[in-house]
Amino acid sequence: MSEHPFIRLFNRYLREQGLPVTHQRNRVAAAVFGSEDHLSVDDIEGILRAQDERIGKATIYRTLDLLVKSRLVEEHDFGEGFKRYEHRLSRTPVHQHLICSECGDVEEFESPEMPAIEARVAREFGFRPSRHRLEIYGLCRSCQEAGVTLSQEGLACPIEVA
Amino acid sequence: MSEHPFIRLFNRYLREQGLPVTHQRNRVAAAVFGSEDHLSVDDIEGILRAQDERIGKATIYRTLDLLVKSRLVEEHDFGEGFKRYEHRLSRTPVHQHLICSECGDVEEFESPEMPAIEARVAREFGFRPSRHRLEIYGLCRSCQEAGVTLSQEGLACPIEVA
DNA sequence: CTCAGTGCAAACCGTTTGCAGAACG
DNA sequence: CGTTCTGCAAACGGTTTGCACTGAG
Repeated sequence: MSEHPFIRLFNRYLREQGLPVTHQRNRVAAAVFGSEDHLSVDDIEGILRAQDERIGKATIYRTLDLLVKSRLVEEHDFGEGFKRYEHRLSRTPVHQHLICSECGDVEEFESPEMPAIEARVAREFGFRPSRHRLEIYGLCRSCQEAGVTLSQEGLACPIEVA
Repeated sequence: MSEHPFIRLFNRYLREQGLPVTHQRNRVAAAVFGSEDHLSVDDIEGILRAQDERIGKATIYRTLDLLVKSRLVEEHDFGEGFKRYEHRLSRTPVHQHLICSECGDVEEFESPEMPAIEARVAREFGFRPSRHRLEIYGLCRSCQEAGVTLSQEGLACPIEVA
């Protein structure tokens, strides 16, 4: 019954915190661990419904809080008006996101230059970094091949351009 | 009356789009251009109220949409549950954010390595970048000096660490 | 004068919360 | 068995929208 080995990690976390291990918690965790995507709460609800699991949205939110606190899952906000969740069990330890403004597709990439950037701000600003977020928005290959161009509605002659 | 020269740019944008230049639009724009901070809609409402301007929230939101479209203003989401707005008229052309998880303070820093990163993902993924976001969360100098430490509630023995 | 903008209040929508009943330990 | 969880539905809070009225061009 302890399907995914990661479920066991989650259960260990729950026991460490003195929290009950429940059927619903494990089903929500299994849904997240079983996907390599960035899932919205609706996605998770859909996965569970497809398994004939009728788990309330509130429980899904409450379980995701626990998964995030356990650090087994990461929360993302890509500015869509809702959050997405992704488990942290892939091989790539740090990953950044490439987000297509047209189709919304998210690819991951590594950026080996991040540690150097963090070290620099630590030195220059006396800032102690704990986590970061690097997202590049633009057009993915397939949208470019489909001939999509991003509309640019700004001032004809901007004062200064990046 | 055309106080800030940037207001004129905004008015030019409005005329280019065939949209009316109104008192409210200019007051909202002036509030944003007159501050170097990252303003929430409530902040803007407060600034306007302090000037005895009674402008509805809906109008503020609608005007911010126009300012963002004109590319004179940037929208940010620091995961607080609401958006913040900042004009793009400072000397620093590209700026990244250093966000203190304790006091919420936001500092800006430049990262000259971004163009190289963007060039790399363009090459490796066939992705065409249009804009990016780099945010580093952690503890600012003053919170460290005040003795604050970030609580770490995750699993005692994480599977893999970044 | 006409058409778009404004203010108000209601609608929206993702998320959170309160509470009665169910489950874990 | 006591304590925590679950599901439901209502509450929440930032943002958006519908509509009668005002104001820009």
